[in-house]
Amino acid sequence: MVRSSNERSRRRRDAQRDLILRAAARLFRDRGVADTGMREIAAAADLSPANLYYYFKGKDEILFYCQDRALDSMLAAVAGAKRGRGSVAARLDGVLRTHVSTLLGEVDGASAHLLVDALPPPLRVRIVAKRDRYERAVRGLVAAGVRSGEFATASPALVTRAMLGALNMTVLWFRPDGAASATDVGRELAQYLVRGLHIHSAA
Amino acid sequence: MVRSSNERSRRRRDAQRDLILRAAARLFRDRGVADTGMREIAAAADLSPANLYYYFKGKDEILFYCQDRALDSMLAAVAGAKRGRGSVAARLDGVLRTHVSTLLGEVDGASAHLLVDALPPPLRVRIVAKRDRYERAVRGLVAAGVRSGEFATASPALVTRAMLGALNMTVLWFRPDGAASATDVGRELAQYLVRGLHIHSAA
DNA sequence: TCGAACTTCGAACCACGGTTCAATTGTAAG
DNA sequence: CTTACAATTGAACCGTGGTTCGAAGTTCGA
Repeated sequence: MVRSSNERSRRRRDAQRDLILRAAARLFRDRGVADTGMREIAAAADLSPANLYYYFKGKDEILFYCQDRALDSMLAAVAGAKRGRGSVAARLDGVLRTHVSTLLGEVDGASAHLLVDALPPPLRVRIVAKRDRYERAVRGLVAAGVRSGEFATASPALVTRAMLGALNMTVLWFRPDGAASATDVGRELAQYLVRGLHIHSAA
Repeated sequence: MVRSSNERSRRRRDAQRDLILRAAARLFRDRGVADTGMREIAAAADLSPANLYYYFKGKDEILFYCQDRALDSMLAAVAGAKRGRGSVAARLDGVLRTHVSTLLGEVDGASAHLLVDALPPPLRVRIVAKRDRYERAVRGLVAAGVRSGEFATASPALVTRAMLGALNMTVLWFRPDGAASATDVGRELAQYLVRGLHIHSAA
């Protein structure tokens, strides 16, 4: 039966691609994109360097899919938050926590925003476009809070970049074997970053 | 007179080193460290690639001095703030603004914290040590605010990293020809980041 | 002017890492 | 068993970019 054979091989192929992407994402997060070689990725995924090129066109494409996956996860979170019904603060808090989980988690590809410029133009524009869409969505959430009177901010765009920047930098110092878990870090950071938006009377 | 000759040549040498470091810092900030070649640095500093090796041992050393200079500038600011007499919030605000100015300014070397891992161990440990000293100083300022009752934070260490992270990420999106100047960005970011520390009653 | 140093440079070197390729093994249908 | 295709691999290729080298140019005191 030809059909089941194609189905099976396609599934195997996808599983291997997924395995490679996970291994690559982990290395990218731990040692940095530039300092991670194809030979290291191959070793981590238990196959030969040459075999990587049967599944991906090259290192660029691997990095591309890592970032693409991570962004999809974040976009889903922010899309859900947009439809939510709680306070804007609570919804934004959830988005930020998901952001950290995606970045630091083992499952999805990390190093999302960092080193986007390492990609060649064709792939870069696609990632940048998606990243901008995400940033705009988060900014929209902040702006919504301002409109509703929950938040007070002179420049939502700048503040949004500050929030995402603080979150993205976690990949540079976070260590899984540390005292704080990824969830802990996300909770604390989100709390602090959202607090800065709230209307308040200084003591 | 031998003395004046040595003096003069030493001064010329230092001036050239400074010129090279400025050019390199600018390129590092604009195009990234990995994507900046020695040939580009040489072109920007108006001398041949080979001549760079008369002034520096290699690319690593150039990057090292860029980061070292930037950290000195930041350390000076935080040291001054520690001796200051105003509110902790005001002093911290000043430190953060200086941080942004140093990072985004034309004078000092940018790309301070980013890509520290690009250095070989011998140089890296020195930079990391100085960077940690700076981070500890900022964290001390935050802790001082908590002790004095100005601030309320569960984890000063985490919040400090968040602040510095938000600041450091500016080098990835800031453009000198944009609407907001480096000073503007520094002011807005510092305001937001310090606000998150303040004791407040949510609306 | 002379000479010894400081400074500069063109050209080549060479290692590293992404990539390619021909050939081998594994798999499943006929 | 055979055949066709998927999967895998060792070995080599090769462009990029940091680096080195020997010589030529420049400065400055004597």
